[in-house]
Amino acid sequence: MTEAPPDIKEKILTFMESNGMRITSQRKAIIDAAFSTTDHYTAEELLDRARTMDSSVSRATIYRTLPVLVKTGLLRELDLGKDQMHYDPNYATHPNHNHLICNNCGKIIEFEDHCLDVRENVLVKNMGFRPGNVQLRIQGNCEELETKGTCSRREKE
Amino acid sequence: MTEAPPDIKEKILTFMESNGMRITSQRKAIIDAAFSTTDHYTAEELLDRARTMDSSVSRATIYRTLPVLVKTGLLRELDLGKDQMHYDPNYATHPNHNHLICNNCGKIIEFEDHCLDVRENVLVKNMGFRPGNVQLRIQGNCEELETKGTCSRREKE
DNA sequence: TAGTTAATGTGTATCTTTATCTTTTTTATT
DNA sequence: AATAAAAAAGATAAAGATACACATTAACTA
Repeated sequence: MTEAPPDIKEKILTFMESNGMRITSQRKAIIDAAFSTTDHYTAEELLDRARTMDSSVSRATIYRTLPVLVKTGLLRELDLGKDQMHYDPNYATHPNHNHLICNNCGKIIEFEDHCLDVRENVLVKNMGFRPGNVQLRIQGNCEELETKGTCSRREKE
Repeated sequence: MTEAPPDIKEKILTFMESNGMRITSQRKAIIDAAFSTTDHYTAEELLDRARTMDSSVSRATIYRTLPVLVKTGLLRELDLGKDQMHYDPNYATHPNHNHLICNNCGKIIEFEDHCLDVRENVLVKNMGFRPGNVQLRIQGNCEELETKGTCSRREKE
């Protein structure tokens, strides 16, 4: 896939227009690069992908555009505890998913749980807050690791 | 308070000794600075505090010592989504606490919930993982904000 | 289609964290 | 105590991610 899903593209372009932003070829390339995958990526990786669609995209424009995409609510900033920020394009389809990170092999498993969502919501409201971005990140180890010495597990969602 | 609680200090010094590390005046100052507060801090803030106890402490030593304190399990790395890493000295007394961050005033509320802990544990084990560091960070807004225009709330735990 | 103005790319700056290197300090051994 | 060996210290430079400045280009508006 080299294009973003039409509904997502539509929403973002509408958001930009209604905020008086111009639709440039670079922004279109970045949107396509950002939403034509379900994998997480860094700013640098997004730059590479966007450049395959429009070689004129610069690093600065990537860094300027990413916060815009996050503001639309369709892309999520994802703090994996690494040096760079990561971005997660699965927010639109799975707004409440969490991340399980293997300390050893670095693999990331996404998971959802309605119980957690509900409980988090109740707690936050009881403390007088209106919840926004909820990020649950669990670092641990594949149990396979202990017996086999490597982690082979790879799952999405 | 300008000294770390005796039991914490004891544990860390024991940890260092058993790992063949030397007990230097700088390390003692850093330990005292790190555990004589319940507030979160950055490396830079810890440097300032440690220097009031031993002016010879350098930035490099702060950065070299922080990972050691984290390894003892008594200090937790805390990702608040800011540029710098934060550190949370409340891990010893509240090993499973979570963080609620007001997007507007930046205030941070710590909270614990046994239900969340249990549910998280079950889920992670079902996915074949041995859980390690669990970090739940919720960004939101004080509800007071809507009516009063400012957030005054300030809570610990 | 011309004018306005936001957005772009390039290069540079900044900020946090890490690495290097030389000197100092700690601990073990006479 | 004196000394030797090793670890840790400070100072400084380097690295890496992100933000900024500014001159140029291109998107929208009338």
